[in-house]
Amino acid sequence: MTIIEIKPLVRKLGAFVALSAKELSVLDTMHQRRRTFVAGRDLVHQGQTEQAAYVLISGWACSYKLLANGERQIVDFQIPGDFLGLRSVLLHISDHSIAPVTDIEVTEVNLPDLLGAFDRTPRLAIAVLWAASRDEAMVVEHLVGIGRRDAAERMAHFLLELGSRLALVGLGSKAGFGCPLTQYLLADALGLSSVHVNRVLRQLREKGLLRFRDGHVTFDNYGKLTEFADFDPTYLDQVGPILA
Amino acid sequence: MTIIEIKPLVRKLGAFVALSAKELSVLDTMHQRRRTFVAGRDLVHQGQTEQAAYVLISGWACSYKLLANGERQIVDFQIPGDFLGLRSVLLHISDHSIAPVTDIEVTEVNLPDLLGAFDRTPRLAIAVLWAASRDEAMVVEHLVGIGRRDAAERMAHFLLELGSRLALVGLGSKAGFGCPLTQYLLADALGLSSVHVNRVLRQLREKGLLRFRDGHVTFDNYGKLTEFADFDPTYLDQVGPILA
DNA sequence: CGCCTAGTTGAGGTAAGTCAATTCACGTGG
DNA sequence: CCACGTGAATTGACTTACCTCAACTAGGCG
Repeated sequence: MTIIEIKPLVRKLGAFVALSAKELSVLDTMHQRRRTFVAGRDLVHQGQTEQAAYVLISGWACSYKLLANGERQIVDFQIPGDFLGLRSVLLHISDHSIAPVTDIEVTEVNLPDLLGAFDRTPRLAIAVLWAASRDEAMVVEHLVGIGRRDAAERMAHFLLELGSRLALVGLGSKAGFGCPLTQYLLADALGLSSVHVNRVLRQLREKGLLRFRDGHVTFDNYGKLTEFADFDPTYLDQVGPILA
Repeated sequence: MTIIEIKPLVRKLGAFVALSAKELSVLDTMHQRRRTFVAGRDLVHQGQTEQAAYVLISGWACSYKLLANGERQIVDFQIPGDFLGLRSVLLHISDHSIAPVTDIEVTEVNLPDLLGAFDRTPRLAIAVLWAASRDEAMVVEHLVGIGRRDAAERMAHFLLELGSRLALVGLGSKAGFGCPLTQYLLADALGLSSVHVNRVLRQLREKGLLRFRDGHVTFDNYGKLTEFADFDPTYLDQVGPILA
């Protein structure tokens, strides 16, 4: 049961560190408590001192920051297998908020459990460090997109990246993926207005590159799209465990 | 000797995890090899498979990504005490380049040493994970700035953050700091053109908020500046070791 | 002296924002 | 069953923040 559900996390960490039976069982006991959250109500508030992180089992979430002027910047979306609020527990305070995009299921990981697991099985710490690095690489790519790509390239690149991440956990392919995001959410993630998001999506559709419609993203011409967006899929690929 | 030089790193890690004598000595033996690099020539190239990371002892560096169209986005600047290329070794390939801004001094940390140190002293792994999280928090703040702040706020916020980071290692204060960056580098970091950077700096100067001149940033009115930039200095502060 | 790099300023163009109106799908209650 | 409200998507007209191109100044150095 539990084994099946935490698979996405195990698969992710296992890609970096070949996990022993003991490590797998530590990982397993680490998150037992099961919780659900409904769409829209924050899991974590900016400024809150946090003692628990979560692993996302099903559904989508997003992490974001609010500015004084009321604007919102979405930093990243989380999909099944991703950590929620890992940085919050480590820094002991949350510098951002996390909200479910859909109804979600999570398992809870508290700080003592996490640190205890690290002490008993150091390789697990390395695996988590690796996972955190990978998340950071994604944020960096997002930063580059916002800083130096125009709206259309940014959108294309963003959806391609999301597609790749989903494909890694079996939820998408080069043909497309199910996508619960609204154009408003996309706007807040890409640093655009929702009006402009709509126009850009139309452009991409009219060029025959992709369609965004009824909760589904369809890549109509994956090759041309990656070229248009200057998308390099290799940076997400992990060839194999580097720690045998 | 060596003790004095690695102080910034020790101070940083020590803020999170109270390090024992043994851990300090492991940390010390971890980076012996000393190297220098001259301004402008890359330490790490995008796409390179990397086996070594560095700790910056003196000088400034920057990490950046190049796009297909030739534009550059600087992701972050590194100052003394920061890691260079930590993510590159962990992911086993570099997704970005690193260049010295000034001539720099570094000590080298290779992957086997690092992983060995983690195995022997797990708490060190946690400390490094914490440091990586802190770096990520900074990248996130940068992302938010580029996505949702206008050029002047973005510039003000960025310089305030840099000032805070420098203050943590004794290289700056609320009065200002020495700053080897050119307006071109600022432009590539903030996602602006160098022309616009110049205009924005003039605005801020004429408002009596700050001056950027002759390699020095002067905060003329720190209070008004933090308000203008919506800058929250607390997110960088670490109250004390959370792991006794 | 002359070149090179960093900085400064002006004029005009453009990508993206704002405001506003309209449609559509949907739930919900009278 | 229909009237109504609400939230998402769509499109048009106008505004604006920032860009590009271009000219010019000032310092450092062979």
